[in-house]
Amino acid sequence: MAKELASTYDPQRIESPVYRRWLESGAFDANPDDRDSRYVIMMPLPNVTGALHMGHALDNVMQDLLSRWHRMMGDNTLWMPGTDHAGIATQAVVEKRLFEVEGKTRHDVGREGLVEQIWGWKDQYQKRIILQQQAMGCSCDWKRQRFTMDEVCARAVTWTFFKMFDDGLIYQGNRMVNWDCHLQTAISDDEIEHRPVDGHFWHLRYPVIDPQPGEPEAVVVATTRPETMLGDTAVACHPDPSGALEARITDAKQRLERAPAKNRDDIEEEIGRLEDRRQSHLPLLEKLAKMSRDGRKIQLPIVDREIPLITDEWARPELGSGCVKITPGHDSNDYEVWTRHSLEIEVINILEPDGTLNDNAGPCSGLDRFEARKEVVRRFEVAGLLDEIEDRKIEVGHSARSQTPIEPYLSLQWFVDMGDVDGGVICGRGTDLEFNTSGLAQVAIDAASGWKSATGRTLSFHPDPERYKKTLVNWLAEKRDWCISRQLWWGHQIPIWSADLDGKGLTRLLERLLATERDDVRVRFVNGAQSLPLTCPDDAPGEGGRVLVCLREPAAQEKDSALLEDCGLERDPDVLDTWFSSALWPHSTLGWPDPATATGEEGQSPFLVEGSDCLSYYYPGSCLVTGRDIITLWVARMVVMGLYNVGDLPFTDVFLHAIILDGKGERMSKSKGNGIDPVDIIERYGTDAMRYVLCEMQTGTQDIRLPVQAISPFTGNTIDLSNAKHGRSVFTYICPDTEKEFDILGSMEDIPSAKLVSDRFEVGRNFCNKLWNAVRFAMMNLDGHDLDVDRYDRLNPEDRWILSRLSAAISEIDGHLGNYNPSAAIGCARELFWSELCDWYLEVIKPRLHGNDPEDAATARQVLAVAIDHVLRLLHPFVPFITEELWAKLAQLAPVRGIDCELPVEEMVCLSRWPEARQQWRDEGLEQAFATVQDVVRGVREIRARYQLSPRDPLELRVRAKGTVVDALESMEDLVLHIGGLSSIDVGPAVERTPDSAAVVVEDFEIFVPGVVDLQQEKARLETQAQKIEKLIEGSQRKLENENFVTRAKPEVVEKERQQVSDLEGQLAMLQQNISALGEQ
RNA sequence: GGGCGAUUAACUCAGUGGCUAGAGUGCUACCUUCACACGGUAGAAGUCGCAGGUUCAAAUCCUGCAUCGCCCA
Repeated sequence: MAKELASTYDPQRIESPVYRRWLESGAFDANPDDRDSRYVIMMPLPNVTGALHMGHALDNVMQDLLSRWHRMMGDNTLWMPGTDHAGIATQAVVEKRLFEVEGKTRHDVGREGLVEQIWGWKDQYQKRIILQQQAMGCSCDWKRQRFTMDEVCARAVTWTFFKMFDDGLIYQGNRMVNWDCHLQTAISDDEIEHRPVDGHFWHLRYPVIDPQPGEPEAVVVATTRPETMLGDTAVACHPDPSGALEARITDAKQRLERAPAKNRDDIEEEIGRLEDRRQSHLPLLEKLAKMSRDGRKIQLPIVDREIPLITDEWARPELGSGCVKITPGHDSNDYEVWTRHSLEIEVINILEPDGTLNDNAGPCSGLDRFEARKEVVRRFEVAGLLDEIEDRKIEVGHSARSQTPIEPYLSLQWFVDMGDVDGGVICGRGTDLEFNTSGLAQVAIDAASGWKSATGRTLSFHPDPERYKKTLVNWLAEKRDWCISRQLWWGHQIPIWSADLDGKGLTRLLERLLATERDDVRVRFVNGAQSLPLTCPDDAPGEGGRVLVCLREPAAQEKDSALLEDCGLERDPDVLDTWFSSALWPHSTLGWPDPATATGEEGQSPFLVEGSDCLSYYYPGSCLVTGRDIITLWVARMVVMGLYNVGDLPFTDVFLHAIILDGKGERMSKSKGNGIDPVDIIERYGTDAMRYVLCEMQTGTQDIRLPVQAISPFTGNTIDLSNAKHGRSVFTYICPDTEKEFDILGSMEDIPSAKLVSDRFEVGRNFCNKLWNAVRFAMMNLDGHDLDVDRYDRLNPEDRWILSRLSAAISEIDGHLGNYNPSAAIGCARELFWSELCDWYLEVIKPRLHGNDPEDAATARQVLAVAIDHVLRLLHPFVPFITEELWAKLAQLAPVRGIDCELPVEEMVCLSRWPEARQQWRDEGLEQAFATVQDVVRGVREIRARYQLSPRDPLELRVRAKGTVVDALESMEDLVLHIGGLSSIDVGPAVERTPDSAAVVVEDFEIFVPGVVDLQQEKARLETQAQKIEKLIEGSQRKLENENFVTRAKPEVVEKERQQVSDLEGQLAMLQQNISALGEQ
């Protein structure tokens, strides 16, 4: 039997068959049953843009660890997998490819054609992602996996949109959005990356119309985007320039008082500059403020438009000329100014969606925005109106998707009202949990701040509760409305049809649509900022106007939409922000709004199981496992939507794990070229090796640094990328052995690409091999013997010791896992398995297993089987494949195992019981005695190493000791003899050292090995040790002589210090005795 | 610019005011002993980023600085 086990663990051979066994046996299937304890994790859905990287691997491994742990503890465990359509990201990659491969844009292939291509892409990557996750050993319920655009999720999206529309929480409005001219869509604030770029500050001169005597003939404004002047509709100066400037000066002076010396020069200089402006700028600004009040106008060059001079506090007298141009259509601050002056000034849009200028741009129309910039500057120069050009670093927002500069752009968008609402918002309408809250953001703030749901649930973050609660609450507290529309083709199309209808058309629409009372159609009439629900044909306002119709059922849309289009309405072409559907993930996947009518894919588990349904059984869930980067994007929104739709929290715990960085401390990502594919690690080191290391690295709040190497495509050697020379780009390197160039993105056609790996994972591979071999050792010894389960009263001290340690380790591991500290948990398991079981217990029992006392051998085998059994159970959630494989082997040789009762054994370890810490196995006195034995053995080994004695040379050992040390050594004499390689051992208070003895002083006893001593070396070594101890004594005594310490420190601390001095003095005395004994030679 | 965090051995990290500051990797020496050389035994290795402060006592708390990262504007 044992011969079947190779002497080296080969993960490739076992991983696929083991995973297949799990799937075939339905081990991960989750269905409602009569268990009260359940554990639910909703996977943070990876998007189908591309394959998974190491960051996903960590996220998945953490979820699997918790799922497997809870499954073994007997919880009804659901880990829901799935993927996200990731609207903008996926459409962007497919569009990019379309252009690269076929030279076409999305407009060439049309909406349907593009969406079809994206579905193809999605199928390909979804498959790849699932294979990656299965290779990692993920124990998800694949029979319930969802995609954010499948039927169940799509229904949840339209239902939610409909509900919010009905509640007046969704509105359409003109807003300044971040426009991506390349992708031609609005993107959220979160999708912008701010980068400093080299730019200029252009000072432009605008002529004043009919200046009165003494008034300036022009005003000067400065801008980094001169082309926007074409859309200027005013110039502003401060209403009280003098007051504002004085306020700045006062402020600077206050800062000066508090500032550290080194910053003072700068602040003083600033004050000087500000004070100078009293003379240089104030008189003019005061005049301009007056001119504004007099209604003086400005002639805007190029487009020759007359625009007003207004006063607004946005103009800052301490900066530039003190005047500022106002472009409400293309700057969010200026838009704010417009909201305060909407009667005096207008909004002009000069931009087409593709970034070229429209007819409002006059002579510049048709030019690209950057060409227009040059043209505007040229024309100002020619006209003599260009004052000055400053070079300046400018922060420019770039689209994270297309990497092109973002344009502020005024457009009609859909929003979710996150703020407080008159009359409040009803959460969980129609459920038992229904409650009222002031607004959507507020309900999530409350949830993170101690509010309890009707089922008593609160939200908490781990492992650092305060820190991330703050992140969430601070972000939500802004209560900014959520722009949910995206000008894309890939995603959930907004279920709204709209038109501007006259009174007759409106009546006709309502008569046809609302002839009977319907709960799946909502109509709203929009008049300016007002939005009124229309519920029956009689409601139709006679004058007509803009009407919005929302349909709830995706299935019914075909029939209704024909009617709506017949009445002249058009469906909104936009799709919803991806996060809208992912926010629903924890309940949409379970069949919300109605599991009874939810339909999954063919072959999937049903939403209804024997009188129970998934939604009511598995919602609310347990834990969300993710990185801190999406707390605001996703966590907050899931909380909001869960509370709004269902009335309870989607989860109670949020486990925020580390972010994976490369060797230079940069965040790992595929696009940066430092990303590792987990499958490459799995192929090289094995899945369990990868999992082991990821668990070990997940400590607390510390991000994970993973030095990356490339495998040279020329030699197969690994190359450390932090030292390697780059080739012609940052993504290519030079192989040091061959001087040839390779790339790491796999996107350069003319050079070979290299796989990325990290030698960090060797640790995990070694661990697995050790585990494999320890079990192999056990197999060899269990083979051919039957076990009984009742030998508790025949145990040797080492047997009781390992059981005691086992029990202690179980409690500790439970504690660490409960605190979301996988590193501490696996460290503890490793210590137990490697340093205690392998290094000591296995070594100690070898002579018993082969000895001539069959009963004693049987006892050792018994304990060995129990120890291996428990270690496999304990390690399973961390390293599932190898433990499952070894569990099967163990079952063949030792189907019945236990030491005081028979252990319950399932066919597979993944469904077996998690071990319980057995208080009756703990024996701390014995552990203390065993520690003494270990000290003695280590002392002997030290002497062996020092004098280069072979481990096989039998040594004579004398130990001068008393009390418990003597008892310990006497009770475990055989063990010490064997493991120390000793011929004899003599223990007692009166033991004498022979003059030629090597000595080791440990705590309160002395170890002598006669006949081996090198006088010089021995003396030198003892003296070094004595000096060290003297120093320690000195330090402690200094403390004790300090009266403050003795009187003010806690008494137990003082007592401990005294005890230490006395212990150390004892040690020193022993050392000195030995030194002088040597001196007598 | 605002907020959050990090800085401990060559490397990756533990260390929640009082242990002689630890682990793993790597390094050095010895050992191919019948589970494992992906192993065993032993050893060397630290100005706890810098400067102040609080305290009887600081890697740990406070302030400032430096460097790096993340989030937000």
